[in-house]
Amino acid sequence: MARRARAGRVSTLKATLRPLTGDSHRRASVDIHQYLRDLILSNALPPETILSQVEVADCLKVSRTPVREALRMLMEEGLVKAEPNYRCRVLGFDPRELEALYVSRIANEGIAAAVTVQSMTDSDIKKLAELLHELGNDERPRNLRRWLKNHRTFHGLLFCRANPLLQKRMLVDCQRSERYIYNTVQAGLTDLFRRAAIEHEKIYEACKRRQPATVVALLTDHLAAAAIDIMAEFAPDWEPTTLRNAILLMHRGAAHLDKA
Amino acid sequence: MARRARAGRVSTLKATLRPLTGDSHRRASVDIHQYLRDLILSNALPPETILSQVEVADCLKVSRTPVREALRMLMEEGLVKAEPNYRCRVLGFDPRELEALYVSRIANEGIAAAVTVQSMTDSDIKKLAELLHELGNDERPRNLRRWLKNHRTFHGLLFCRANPLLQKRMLVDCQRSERYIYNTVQAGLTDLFRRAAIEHEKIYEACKRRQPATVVALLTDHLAAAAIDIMAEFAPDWEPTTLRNAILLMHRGAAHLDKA
DNA sequence: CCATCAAAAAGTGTATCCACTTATGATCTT
DNA sequence: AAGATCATAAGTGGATACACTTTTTGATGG
Repeated sequence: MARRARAGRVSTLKATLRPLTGDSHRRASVDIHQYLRDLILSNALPPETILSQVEVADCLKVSRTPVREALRMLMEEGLVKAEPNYRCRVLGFDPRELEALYVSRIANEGIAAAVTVQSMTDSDIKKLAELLHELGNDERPRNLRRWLKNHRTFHGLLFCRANPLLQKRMLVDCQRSERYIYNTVQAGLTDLFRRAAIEHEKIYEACKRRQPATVVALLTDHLAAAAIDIMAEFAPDWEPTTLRNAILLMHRGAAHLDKA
Repeated sequence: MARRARAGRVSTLKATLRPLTGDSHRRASVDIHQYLRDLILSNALPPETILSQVEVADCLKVSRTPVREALRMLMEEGLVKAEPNYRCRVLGFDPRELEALYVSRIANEGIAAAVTVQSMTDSDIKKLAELLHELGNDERPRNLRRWLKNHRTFHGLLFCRANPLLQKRMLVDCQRSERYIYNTVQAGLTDLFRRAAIEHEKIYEACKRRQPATVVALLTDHLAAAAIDIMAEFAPDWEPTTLRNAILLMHRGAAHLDKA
């Protein structure tokens, strides 16, 4: 079996992880999962960080059992790599992953939005408006973590009538792409937010008018713009063929959606 | 918290599960996962069957630890439901799930096929031909399990150039839909296979000619036909709006794909 | 006969333990 | 001094133990 890279930084775990304080009546594995996921997405635990079961358990003052479950969940979400008998590692950034994520989001969120917009209640629209206000249009949000949470909720509302299992998948994709956003923002890129604000506004207006086809088109452009923006900063040489296919498909397709 | 249905049949577990015989050097949790998944997909473990950790562990002659991991994996795949402190149950059939599955497959496999077909090697084409032959065109395959395995491989080849994580997801979707196919076949419906044979042939021909747009269109129709067929047998009153949207999107979109 | 409810049985989540695998670092070789 | 070798430390997967939760059971009263 191929031997994995020796690389990796010295363990930052002891400096980063704090003992779990949550109510002991909730499941530890779930809390640990969320805690670690948050740290990975925000780059507090950078790529290649080794997450050994014992060390994590030690830092968090719990036993290995719930840590194992949490690590397995992170693996399912594509945030860490775990091979049999080897310690778990935080996965690195990969332009192919980034592209796949946004392709998946464009296709799935688009289709899900098409059906959701048609049956949106006035209360849904109102929630969208509130989130829009929360998100603001700063060049750079004061609290990135909260901005991303609201952003996730905004997108979540656009597909809230889809199948629950697909919804969960889309949320996972959304969160996984947040990791790239954190990284890009830390690198200084800030064009993202101003443009996102404009695009969110347009999407909201189209939802308000209950125009699925327009929403799908706008959503496709919104996601594609973000993908290309992040990609430019992150892997400028990458040729996003699949992404272009997806954009084209959704655009051409969406134009005919209303005639269904 | 809502109390779950008391229903459920008497435990068939002891009659169904056999002790694990695999090589002890492989991970038990993975073997258990595959074993249980196979039984669920083929309806040997019907909906509402209770999969308690202790009972499964007992039947399989292993401890609860790997069983827990296996059950968690099944949960991620949407085959069982597990709530904290409650025993795990096999999920029932749900037209919404069926629709969501095929919508997801139509969108994702379509986009993935678009990029894969362009870069298919002659060896890939040859493999497709072999599988086509294996699948045959019987009204009803002699060995359904093997037919489905080959079928999965055939579809897998159509998106083998996509991102690995998406590939895994598509395979999971494919397997989840097999559960509905098993059920439909057991109910007597057999139109599926003859038509599938014709459609697979057409897809193969388009791959051979390296025509992505055609493959996407044919694949969309192939999946949509299967979905509608199964749905008709299974939930005749269901109005598959989302599915129709997806078909439309992919068709209109695919037509313009070649101009990329 | 059915509903109620307390106690027993069974089940889940977490901690700990053991056997075997992988990583580390000192020692030896050249 | 660089590389191979091997004993030891550390880590993982699986088994077992235990505290707490849910389910079942069965006695009791209407």
